[in-house]
Amino acid sequence: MREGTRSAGGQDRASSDRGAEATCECGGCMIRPESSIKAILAGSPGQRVTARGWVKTRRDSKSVHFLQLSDGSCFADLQIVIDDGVIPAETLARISTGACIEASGTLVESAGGGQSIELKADGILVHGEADTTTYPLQKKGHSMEFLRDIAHLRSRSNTFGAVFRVRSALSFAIHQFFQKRGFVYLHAPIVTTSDCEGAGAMFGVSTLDLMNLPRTDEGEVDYSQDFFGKRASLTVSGQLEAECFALAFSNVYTFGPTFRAENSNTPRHLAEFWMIEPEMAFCDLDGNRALAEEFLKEIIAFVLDHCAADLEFFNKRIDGTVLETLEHVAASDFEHVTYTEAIRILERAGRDWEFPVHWGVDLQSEHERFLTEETFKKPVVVTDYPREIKAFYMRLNDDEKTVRAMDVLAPRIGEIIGGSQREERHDVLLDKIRAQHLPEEHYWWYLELRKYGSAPHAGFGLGLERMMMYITGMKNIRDVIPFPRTPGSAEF
RNA sequence: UCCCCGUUAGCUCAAUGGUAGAGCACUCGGCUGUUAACCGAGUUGUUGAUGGUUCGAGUCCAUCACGGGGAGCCA
Repeated sequence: MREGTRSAGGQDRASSDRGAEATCECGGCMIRPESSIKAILAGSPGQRVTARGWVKTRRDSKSVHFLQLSDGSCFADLQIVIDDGVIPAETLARISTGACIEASGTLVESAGGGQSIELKADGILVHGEADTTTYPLQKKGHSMEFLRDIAHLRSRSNTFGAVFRVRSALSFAIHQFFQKRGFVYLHAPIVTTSDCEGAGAMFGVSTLDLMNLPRTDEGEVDYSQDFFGKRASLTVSGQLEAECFALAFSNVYTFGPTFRAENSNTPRHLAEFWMIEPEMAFCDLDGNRALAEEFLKEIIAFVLDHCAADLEFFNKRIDGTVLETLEHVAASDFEHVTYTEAIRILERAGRDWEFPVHWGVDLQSEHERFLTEETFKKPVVVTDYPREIKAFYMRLNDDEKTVRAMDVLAPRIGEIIGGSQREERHDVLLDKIRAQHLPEEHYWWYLELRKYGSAPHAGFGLGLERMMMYITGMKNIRDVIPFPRTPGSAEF
């Protein structure tokens, strides 16, 4: 790494006395909120500031140089103005798109049109150069596919800067939503030995030697010799653990990574993604649905409030309907139909469905899209699905044909939330486990929850990345998570 | 995993089976308080890989790899 050089424009600065170990005016400390570019842009002319960050573009005139500097703290860049001769030419020569620099100077009212305030620099420290002939991020637009190939650098782009600021704010909003309501945050385990979570293929976790697997007499892999003494996997859901906690803390939520080993190659699937799973005791499906709606509206409103500049960018460059949609969703009531009603709507739609519709079939993408994009044009909650197409733990309705399941469908991305009221009756649950030929011995602790102090309870799961897609308008889920893991791809 | 489409310069893309190009980036020069700056000149290629057809393949065929869209699975 190259040693930084301070260029003080002829002035004698205290920091230049420190010898080779050049530092900034504030002594090499981290960026505090008050010294971020976000704060600097809110400052007033005459203030002396030091800005640190990465150069997005550079424009030169004969008598003046312009840099646009970003430190990630906000969407806007800080324009740095360097009058010719103030900074040594050899320092200027090291500054190009991608370089990391530190600029000290005075805030002035901008003489140009694009910004109201700018930094007139009298000292520049180059922390790290970026070779112009090889630095892959150009000033011009890049395709999302190309940026994905340089995931270690794409966060410096406008788009991904906005994406990950929104992701951070959204995560905070989610915690705040639940914490405000007294929900206990549960860290559900990442490694699990319950191969019965039933939400898809799982990644194995093992310390066994793959070249020399221990075998049982029957020729099966002998997991009793493995690290956990039995077959272990990465979690596909924290729901079962959340149910345990709900029957102790009443209202709980999980928020953590989840893993699916499905060979899904779509713009909506990841092998590793983040999920939020609230679970509420003394709650039925209506309460569940109400919370889901309140939840989505509140976190959307938070992002609208706190990420205005980023959202404006998405609306301008990514998807022109984003702002309108979000404001609409935050303000209006969700539609609610039962599965049976939804089927009736689809049957009467007069369409040639690729997958024919009749009571008992699961809703396909085309059906979900029709309901949410064409019939109602807003999020739709579908409840009370046929028992045959839903998971064993969902509570059986009195009609014995349907279960207390709900899916929240959103325009453009389909299912964004899936949830249910859980079967809290021990005998009914046991019957369903047996009817589906599930290994009941694996569910012993889940069944015991129904044996000791059982209570009605319900919950749902929200995929964080699906929500991110909805909020930002980004079309591919791989572009709303920092370093996506998908089949055949985990480079960074 | 299935179906369709694609892979050519650093990036985005052109190129009837017949000499591989443009814009941007980059380098140099000019001009200007510039805003994805502008003007001029210049550099840049194992056409994804391996076979095959052909006098001749970026182009046609086969296989593979990677990417995109759709579907399934789901969040």
